[in-house]
Amino acid sequence: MPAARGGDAGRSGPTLEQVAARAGVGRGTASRVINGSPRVSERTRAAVQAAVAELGYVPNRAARALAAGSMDAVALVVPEQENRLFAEPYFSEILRGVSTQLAETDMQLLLTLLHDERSRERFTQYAAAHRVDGVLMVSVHGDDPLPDLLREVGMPAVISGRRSHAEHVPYVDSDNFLGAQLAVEHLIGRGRRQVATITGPLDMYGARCRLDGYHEALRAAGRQGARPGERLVVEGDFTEEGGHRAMCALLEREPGVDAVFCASDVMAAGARLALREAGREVPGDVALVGFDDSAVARHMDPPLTTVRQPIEEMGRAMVRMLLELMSHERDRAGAEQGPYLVLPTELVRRRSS
Amino acid sequence: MPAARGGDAGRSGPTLEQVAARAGVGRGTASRVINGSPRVSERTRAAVQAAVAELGYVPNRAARALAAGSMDAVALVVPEQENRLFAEPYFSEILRGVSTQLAETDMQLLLTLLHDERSRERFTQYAAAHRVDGVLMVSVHGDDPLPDLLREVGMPAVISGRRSHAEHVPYVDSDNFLGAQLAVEHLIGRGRRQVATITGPLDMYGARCRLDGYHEALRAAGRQGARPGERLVVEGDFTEEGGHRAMCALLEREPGVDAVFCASDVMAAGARLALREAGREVPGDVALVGFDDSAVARHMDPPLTTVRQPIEEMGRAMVRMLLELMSHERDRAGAEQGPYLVLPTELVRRRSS
DNA sequence: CGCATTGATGGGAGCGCTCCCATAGTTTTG
DNA sequence: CAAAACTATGGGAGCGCTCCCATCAATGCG
Repeated sequence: MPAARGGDAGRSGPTLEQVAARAGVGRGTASRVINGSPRVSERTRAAVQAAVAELGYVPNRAARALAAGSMDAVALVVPEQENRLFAEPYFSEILRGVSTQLAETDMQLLLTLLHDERSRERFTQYAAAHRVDGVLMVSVHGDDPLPDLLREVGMPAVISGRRSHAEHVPYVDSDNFLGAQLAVEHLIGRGRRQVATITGPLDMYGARCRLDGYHEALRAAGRQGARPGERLVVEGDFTEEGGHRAMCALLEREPGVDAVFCASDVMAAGARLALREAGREVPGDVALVGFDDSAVARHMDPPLTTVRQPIEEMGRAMVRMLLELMSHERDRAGAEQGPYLVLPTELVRRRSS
Repeated sequence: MPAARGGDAGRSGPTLEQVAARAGVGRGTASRVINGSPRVSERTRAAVQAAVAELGYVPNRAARALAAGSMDAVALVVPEQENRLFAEPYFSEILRGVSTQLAETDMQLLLTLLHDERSRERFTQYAAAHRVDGVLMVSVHGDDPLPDLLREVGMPAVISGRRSHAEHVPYVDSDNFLGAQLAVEHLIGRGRRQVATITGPLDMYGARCRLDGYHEALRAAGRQGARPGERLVVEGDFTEEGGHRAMCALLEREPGVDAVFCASDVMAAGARLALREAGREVPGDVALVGFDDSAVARHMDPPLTTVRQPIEEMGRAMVRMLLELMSHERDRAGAEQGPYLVLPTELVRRRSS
């Protein structure tokens, strides 16, 4: 046994060379088999595969990356100010989808939380130096420069959720507009007359879409004359406290309100609390609908009717889209528009409406 | 400009060689500066650092890994059957802690979800081949062979939560025993006479500790004579339905129960539902305390008194411990016991008790 | 004052792999 | 039947870095 010198850290299993020797072929041929090249005879392929199995060979990623110039890894980037993201199933489900889909290739998933400016800068450099092959970004704010930066350095990237109507970075989004519309139609269908909404921060495109869906549903029901935009719309911030505040404001401004569509479950929880404090029954006096179908929705009393997004599927779709981008990267260097995907949302009826 | 051939994917920034040339030094010296070796003169160091800044040099990880035999990456492994893990803050907070602490080194965080046998096997091989430098495992079951496997192949690993009293793999845990004891003391202090508990699955060590804490609190209060173990202890399974079932059983068996310590918030939610169905007020008729301080606890009605664990800190501690293990790996190859860390828990009083 | 010691430096070797070119063996074609 | 065209294969070059050894200069010591 060789004396353990400093740098030998890896008794890292057999090398390609050893596999090749064992199979009685050359290194190049062994490599071809490992990488599924068709230009290998059946016999040889079998021999190499046997050797791989016997030796328990696992390719050395670093060596492969170095030689091939690709890293076989994609980064999932999460802006960490998004604390709330974490508490909700959103992130976890995206993660599950991403991970599942990625498992079918053998790419690595690198998780990067952007805590502060420093980590941000570091990641930017890292990406610019092409130390990953692609980037997935979750919950990007409208003014985040990162997606465009990545674009400039030719790093394939997919974001979850558009940042604006004119989003030019490839994205996967859910149909916020239609989801909101469904929710409000549902409330109208239940005979509610004064349907209000607590929106998300209106500088976020998704929040805006939900508001548009709300308006559209009212318009379609012939209620646009009521000018709901004025009295019945309150801007929230996706937090529980925000929902509470918004609901209080709403009750004061329009005591006759009998239904509220909240742009997130968490805000609905806040609103529900405000209603309780005001002595209003749910759904008796006021019907409530949320958005997200997060855990909160199921645990509220009464359980919250809400709009579900196919989040896990969004994660999977993001990966598929990214892989697609990565494989074509060369010949679309100058393309000005990426692929887009919008997945459907669905109303989940519970007792709050 | 060289014609873009197939494999050149990386126009990956400047190399060490170029930095060295720019700074007018040799490659070795440049490397020394980058890696903070002390054996470099101040002048030279400054020159190299200037060159790095000007060129925007970012070391090529693959090359570094290949040459140094270490991968500069640790894997965070999550057994995916743990669906519930994801819905709770637990995982997210661990993740934040891990990520924060890791950001101070420049290791990469590799996230691995173990969906099925195939991914499990793949990861095992991967680790055995030392394709990561260390492994963090979250929520390991008592019968999971992975930790011991890693140990055998000399892969440093830290798990969150002991698997048994005699855990021999390095771990970071929270003080389940004391947390439970606090909770039950609190209930006793509030004048409750018939304090029951709904436990977790008793094949999980953490659940067992919480039960022990419960017993200890009763014993300390001089109530061991009541043989609480028989009538007032029901085994749950950490799910909401389980909590509901357990509470129903409890009510039937011991209608006079006036306090319940649930070994998880989610079970407390189930129990709360059962109590509502049975027409019991919380905390009027029955006081309720949970464990975890998850989002559910805050959203219950009334908000749930519960036991908080310093989860983010646990994540950070896991990383510190792992780095420590990694740095000593060589000289402790034969050590039979790893370091352990148990962090304190804390009672969060809310209206349910 | 000459030789040993220390500190800073340059650069060779090689990590394990992929790419690609040269080679040899085999088949098709004129 | 020879030349051309494939096919399967071996192995060199080199990816960008770290490790380490040889080198050279500047000290220290007897």
